[in-house]
Amino acid sequence: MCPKVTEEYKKARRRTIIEAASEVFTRTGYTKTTMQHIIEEVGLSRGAVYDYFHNKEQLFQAVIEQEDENTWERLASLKGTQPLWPVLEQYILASEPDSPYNPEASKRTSVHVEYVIQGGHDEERRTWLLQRYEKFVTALLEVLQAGVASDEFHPVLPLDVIVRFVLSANDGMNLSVIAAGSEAIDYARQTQALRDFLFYALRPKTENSPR
Amino acid sequence: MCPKVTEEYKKARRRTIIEAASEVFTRTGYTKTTMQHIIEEVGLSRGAVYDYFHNKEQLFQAVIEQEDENTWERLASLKGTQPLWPVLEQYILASEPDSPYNPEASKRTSVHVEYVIQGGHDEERRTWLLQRYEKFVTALLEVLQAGVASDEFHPVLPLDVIVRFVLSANDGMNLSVIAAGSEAIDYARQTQALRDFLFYALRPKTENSPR
DNA sequence: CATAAAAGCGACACTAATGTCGCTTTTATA
DNA sequence: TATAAAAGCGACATTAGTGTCGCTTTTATG
Repeated sequence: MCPKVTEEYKKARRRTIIEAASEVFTRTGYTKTTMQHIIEEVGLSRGAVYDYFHNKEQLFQAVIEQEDENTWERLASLKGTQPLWPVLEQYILASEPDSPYNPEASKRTSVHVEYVIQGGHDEERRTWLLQRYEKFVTALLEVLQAGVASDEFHPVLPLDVIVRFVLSANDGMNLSVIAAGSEAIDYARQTQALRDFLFYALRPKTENSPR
Repeated sequence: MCPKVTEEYKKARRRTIIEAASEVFTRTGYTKTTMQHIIEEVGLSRGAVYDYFHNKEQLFQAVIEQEDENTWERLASLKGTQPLWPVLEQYILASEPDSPYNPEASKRTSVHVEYVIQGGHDEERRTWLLQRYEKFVTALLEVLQAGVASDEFHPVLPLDVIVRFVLSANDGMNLSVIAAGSEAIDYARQTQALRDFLFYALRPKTENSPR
């Protein structure tokens, strides 16, 4: 009687599967990835994996939720910083190795985008995506709002417009990296342009000139 | 002896198939679309369609090439305009019904993006995409260069950076429309932001104030 | 250390799509 | 109007993946 393995054991298993899946998704892309691939990667049997996740979609969402954890923490930690602009700038110019503005991140972006596009019409998936998007916007918004509150930023555009625009532009840039390669699109100068836009839109108090 | 139908006949057939395919791709998305669907849409037999196109990819490229024709013409016609800024602005603010900045266009964007992402690793597909991308950049670049030549624009950033950035940002925006819907992302205000960026970057001579 | 609950397994039946190929029909010409 | 070239057809074999289910193994507990 009673369960036969501990909760921890199950959680660890789950984690193992998620990590293998994450690996495969990033390597192979959402569409091309099959449960087969993931099963091979994780080294368990078909049945075992299906015990934990009923299909690719469910597994993918678990992967995303896992990966998002880091992002939330990172953003939360930004909120306190003052002055904010130098950090933000660094973040965008991709000196931070795990910055989403780093070209390395483009593969990950593309996997997300794939999933988004595939689910464009499915209502359930859409709400899930929408919630995630809003959560992200809100988090970033709070960071910028802190900057306004401390009188560091004097934005010439509504903050949420700025946030959404930066997110879109970033996704777009990562996409063109996929399409054409980071050299072809001159990724470095594009991030500069994004940085310039932000500088123009936020009007941060700073010693440095706009360029 | 000799061919049994005219060249025109074959061209028309080809065109019919392309149009049906375009319809299906836009409705269903690249990945989910199958040759089956297209065959049903066009109302020919499996064999007939395969006579003209050997697979989905080849058919899709034909669809794109067809659709691109209009774009080239449109861009070419822009080149002469003077002053350029008002036209450009209109274009971006999506008053033009067939503007790529119109939210209606987002579905089409997403289909392209799907294809791009799927082909991220295939070398042949990549070069095809890269060429198409560069052709597009060049065309837009020439439009802006005309504006500089006529002393209308005084850009603060390299023109090609501006072009690439605008293209990326636009793709990104269309993508978030797919993900979250145009209301959720406040599409209208984002296009405004893009317009503001362009205004900032190009410094056009104009009677209107920046806003 | 016996046992029952449940974790793990992998063969299997099923589905959906692909590209081909031999046959049938159409059509421009002699 | 006969004919041969080729356009059109659709059944078919093949491939690749899915999710399930009955059996086997493991493991915490009495």
